[in-house]
Amino acid sequence: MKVDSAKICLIFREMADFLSIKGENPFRVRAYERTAETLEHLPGDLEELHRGGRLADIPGIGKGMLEKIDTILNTGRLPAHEKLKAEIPEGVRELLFIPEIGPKTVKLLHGTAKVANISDLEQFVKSGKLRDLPGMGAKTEENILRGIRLYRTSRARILLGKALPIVEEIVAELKNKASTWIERISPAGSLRRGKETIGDIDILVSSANSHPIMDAFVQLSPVEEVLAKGETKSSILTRQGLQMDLRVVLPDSFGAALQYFTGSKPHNINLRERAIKRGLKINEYGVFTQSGEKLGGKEEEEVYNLLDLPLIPPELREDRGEVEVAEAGKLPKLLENPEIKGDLHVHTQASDGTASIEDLIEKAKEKGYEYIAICDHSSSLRIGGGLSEKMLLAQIREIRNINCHLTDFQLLAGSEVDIKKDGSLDYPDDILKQLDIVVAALHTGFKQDEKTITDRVVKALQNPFVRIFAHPTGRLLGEREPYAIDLDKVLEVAKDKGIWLEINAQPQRLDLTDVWVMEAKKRGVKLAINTDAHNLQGLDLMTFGVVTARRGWLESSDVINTVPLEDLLKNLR
DNA sequence: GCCGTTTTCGGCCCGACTGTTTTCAGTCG
Repeated sequence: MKVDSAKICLIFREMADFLSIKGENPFRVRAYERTAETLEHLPGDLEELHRGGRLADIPGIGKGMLEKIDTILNTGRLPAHEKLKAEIPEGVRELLFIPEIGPKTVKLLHGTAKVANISDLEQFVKSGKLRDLPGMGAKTEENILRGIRLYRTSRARILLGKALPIVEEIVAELKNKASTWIERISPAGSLRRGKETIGDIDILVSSANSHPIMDAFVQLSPVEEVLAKGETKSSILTRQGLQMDLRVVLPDSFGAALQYFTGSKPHNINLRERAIKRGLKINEYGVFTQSGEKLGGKEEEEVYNLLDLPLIPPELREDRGEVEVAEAGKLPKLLENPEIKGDLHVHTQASDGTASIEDLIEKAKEKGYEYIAICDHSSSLRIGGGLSEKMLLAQIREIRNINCHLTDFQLLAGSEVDIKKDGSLDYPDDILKQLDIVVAALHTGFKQDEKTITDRVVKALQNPFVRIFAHPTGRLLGEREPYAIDLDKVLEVAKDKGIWLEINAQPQRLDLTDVWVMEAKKRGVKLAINTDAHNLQGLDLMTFGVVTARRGWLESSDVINTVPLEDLLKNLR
């Protein structure tokens, strides 16, 4: 029997929640959470990894968890889980997801007040009965009702690409309103780590005087509601329903605080445990000896150095082995934006884009590129204004013609060729061979089963003219799940055929994902970071692709569009 | 439940803010 790995992760998540509601040892709860977290980010087939004994090497997965994984893989169920699930109604677990409500409150609500779901809770609070419970007063009533509202409306994470401009605006306004007091300012949290989606936004400021900054913060123009205001920490809710936390620390602690608030949480826990082993203590104010002597904290790098580590780039701080690799002095020299020499997947107004070739060239030159590949859609993709064979041939001629007049820059004639339902390509080979670069992609048949889709892609990648497989999983964050594709198999074929996999830089795609990027690198498969731009501004999305590459530990040598034009052309021949 | 260069038992990251409390528990990140 084949057990869905998402189902296994859910079982461990639910175990953690159930046990926390029951008031179990929080460390035991954390062990389940940690296992779920680890399994969720594991590339490859869980069952295969388990049979190969590879799970046993992962920190945090011990004998007990291995046995449970084994049980689930063999039987599809976990008895302990089923017992708890029968005991705790589904709606009760959901109470945990409401902000301001934690395991203790859920236990109280369910155990004493027999509240079984969110609407129960709402009624219970509105009827005034909540106040009869110990420790519950008027403010808590208000907070819980707001929490319910928040949970029902806007608790979804937002795209990195959406969060970034909002943060830039807020930082600018704050700088403007409290410039006298702000020494340094930086976003922190998952935004700084470049995660594809952001929950809350964290901003860190160093200053000798926090009061005027806090005052300015809670009066910023996007503020809808002030959730908390203190001397070092304040939280607000923006009109878009986004929570934003501001922390203010003294200048001598800026580095330690930035490290601390950048996270991730598991990364920080790892560092702190490491500190303890060295007789040190880390908090957001600095690194201290046991006797309380401060050793550093002004710069982030000091924190790492005091733990005998080099500075670890924020994108790597996910507790995926970065601390151990840093200790061994083997951190990758991560890809940087200026190393990108061109963009190999760009649309024009000939299909569903809005930019002209001329404008694209100008913009690309401004960005310091040496080349871009024009890759409009192929004929069968009617919705994307796909080019007929005749139109494509005309575009190729146009591109060759324009190239005659270009110096220090070259257009590549390409196409984003649709992989049809049977795995054949949308243009015949005698057309494909006239192109400089062929980017193959799926745009239809997303509901096919895993074997059908994988076979289809594998067949397409066998075509000798295909060089790039675009947006390999087809996911659209928050809109569409990835199609069922066996990426393991795709990587194998890509390695064999010298196909480059795309990191599509569109913020709602970021496809491949960081963990699969890392896996591709491990397997020796090269990546192409492309914007898939449909307008001029679209070319600026490259930075999101680079961030994803960095989160996948890529160096410039892992990425094909870091090579100069001449080498790229050699490669394409 | 995990883990071990002081430990196979007894720890397990650390602090801010809030609300309901007269000294602290719960939640959050």
